[in-house]
Amino acid sequence: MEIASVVFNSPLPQLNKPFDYSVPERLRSSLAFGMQVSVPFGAAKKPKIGTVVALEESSSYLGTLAEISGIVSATPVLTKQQYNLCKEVALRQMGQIGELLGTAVPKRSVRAEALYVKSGHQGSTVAFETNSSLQRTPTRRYITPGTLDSDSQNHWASLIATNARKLVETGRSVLVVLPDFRELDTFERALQSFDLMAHSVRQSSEDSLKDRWTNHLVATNQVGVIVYGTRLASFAPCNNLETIYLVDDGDESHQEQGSPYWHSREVLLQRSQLENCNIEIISHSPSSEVARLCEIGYLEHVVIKSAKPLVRITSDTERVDQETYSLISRTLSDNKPVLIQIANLGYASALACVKCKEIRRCDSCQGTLWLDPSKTARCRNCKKTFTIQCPCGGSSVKPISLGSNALAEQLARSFPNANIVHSSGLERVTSIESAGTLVIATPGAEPTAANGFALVVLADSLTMLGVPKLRGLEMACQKWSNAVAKSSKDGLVVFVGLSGTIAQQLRDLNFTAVVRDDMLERSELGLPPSTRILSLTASNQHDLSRISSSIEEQLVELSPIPTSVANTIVYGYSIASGSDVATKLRVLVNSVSKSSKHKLPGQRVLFVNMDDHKVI
DNA sequence: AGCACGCCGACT
DNA sequence: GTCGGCGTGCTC
Repeated sequence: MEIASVVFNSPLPQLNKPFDYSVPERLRSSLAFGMQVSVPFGAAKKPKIGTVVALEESSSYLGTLAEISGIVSATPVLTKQQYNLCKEVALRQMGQIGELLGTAVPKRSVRAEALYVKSGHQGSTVAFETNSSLQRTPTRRYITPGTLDSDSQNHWASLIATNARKLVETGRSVLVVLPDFRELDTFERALQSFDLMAHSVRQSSEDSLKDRWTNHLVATNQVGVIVYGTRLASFAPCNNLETIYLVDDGDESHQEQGSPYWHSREVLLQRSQLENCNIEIISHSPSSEVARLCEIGYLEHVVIKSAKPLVRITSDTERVDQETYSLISRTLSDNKPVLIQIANLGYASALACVKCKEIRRCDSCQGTLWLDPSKTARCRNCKKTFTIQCPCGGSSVKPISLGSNALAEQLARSFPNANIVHSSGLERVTSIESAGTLVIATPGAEPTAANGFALVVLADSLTMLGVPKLRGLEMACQKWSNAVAKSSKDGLVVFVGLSGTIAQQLRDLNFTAVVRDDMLERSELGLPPSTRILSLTASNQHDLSRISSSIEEQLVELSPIPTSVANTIVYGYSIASGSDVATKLRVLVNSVSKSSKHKLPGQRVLFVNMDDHKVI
């Protein structure tokens, strides 16, 4: 092979393609796909590190080729599957391959690499051309695991570990992507009890660079491994990949915040297509995207039959009604643990009339109202529409926050004799020891009790429904279902302040039905997930209007959506037109950026988020 | 990102 | 005349 194609880790659109170099005689026998090389680049011929993504006999480049100066990494650090995935994700998200290579390949640690090579571990290195696993029809499933964490047989971590053990024994690999360190801990405990730690490789952004590099080398060179970690593990090397597991895809930590704004779920769905492997998405309550994929038959929904707690629903608009209060007292005096979930600070909001200052409520179900994208006031709960006009005569509404910090203190005062523990995102308690404890926690910060909580009170149910965001309802379901999972087998769960259809569906803990209905409703309104929504943010108004007018002329696939976010324009587009839109938009964005009069050194002019769920 | 090429104003 | 301003475009 005389020619090597090299890509660089750069976010620059001009460098978003491979550059060909000739391979000097002395390197020909040792150079391989995925190795990092040093090459002369630019007018100054400055040495630059790049990754080999093709080895060929000839080049289509018309100029004279420069020579590769040397090999940086003796072993390949990027697999073909990883490269293909980066290419596809870059295409879909309208980003650069170089941006994603940094996620797929951690920063090199020379010391860690030296130790790895010395250990002789790389002896097991095998070249993996493609996924060896023959012709097979992959399965794609959405799994609702056991409702309760204390039901260890049907716990998601056990389900994954059980399956992983079978596969690892036959040289197949599995990839497990988890939301954050809590699930990572839980999964590692399962790996330990299944005696699988020796076959497992971890990839988490919280690990040290040294550990990440060692683990990356191991994963690159092994077969029959369990690669697990947080969202960036979606891009991790995993040879002979048989099954991808994605846990709780509705959790916000699966969303990458920086450009090109990829999401674990979308990346892994693409990966399962590219590598023709199984994918299993596991959660107590589905995301709307998963609900859609089940609806169109792409995912098969599997419910693991399991123990469920009893459910009580109050339609009381008070946060803790009298009966719930007595339940809490009684449970505590029986020396059993109680969990109260309250909404995050400033998390919830509703509409209040400007004139009479009253919170507007639905006249049939008492739910709070929100302004949907068409600026119509609707009930969060039953979706009934209302006029802006208040019965008192007031003609305008304003959003207000139903802050809940006061509730924690109020509750604490109500149970002066109880052993009270607070847990929130800031000060998180991971587990409680003594039985008769009252835990007040915000969503996602619920600790674990030894055998589960005897009573779980979802105190701000109505408030959480009132979140004026597109994903408010599915987020509430995700957070409720995860709190419900903390209950004990013979526990009781209380939803405070729910009524109507949602109350009926939640009586059976049927979160899937709630999210599915919400998803279908959104489809009718032309909102995600059945329609995709992209946002385009510019550093200045001038370039924003230039890009919006060229879109108007040349991109009929995009339909504008009004937004109040500064310097941002928003468009809806069909899922089918996605790749077309991304390709055409890239051309427009590049040309506008290039000729921008407002360029600041080192700063980008335009940011494109191909799936922005926060703008509406 | 760097760096060169290139085409207009102030200077010995 | 020419030194240098940084707008524009390329780097295998």
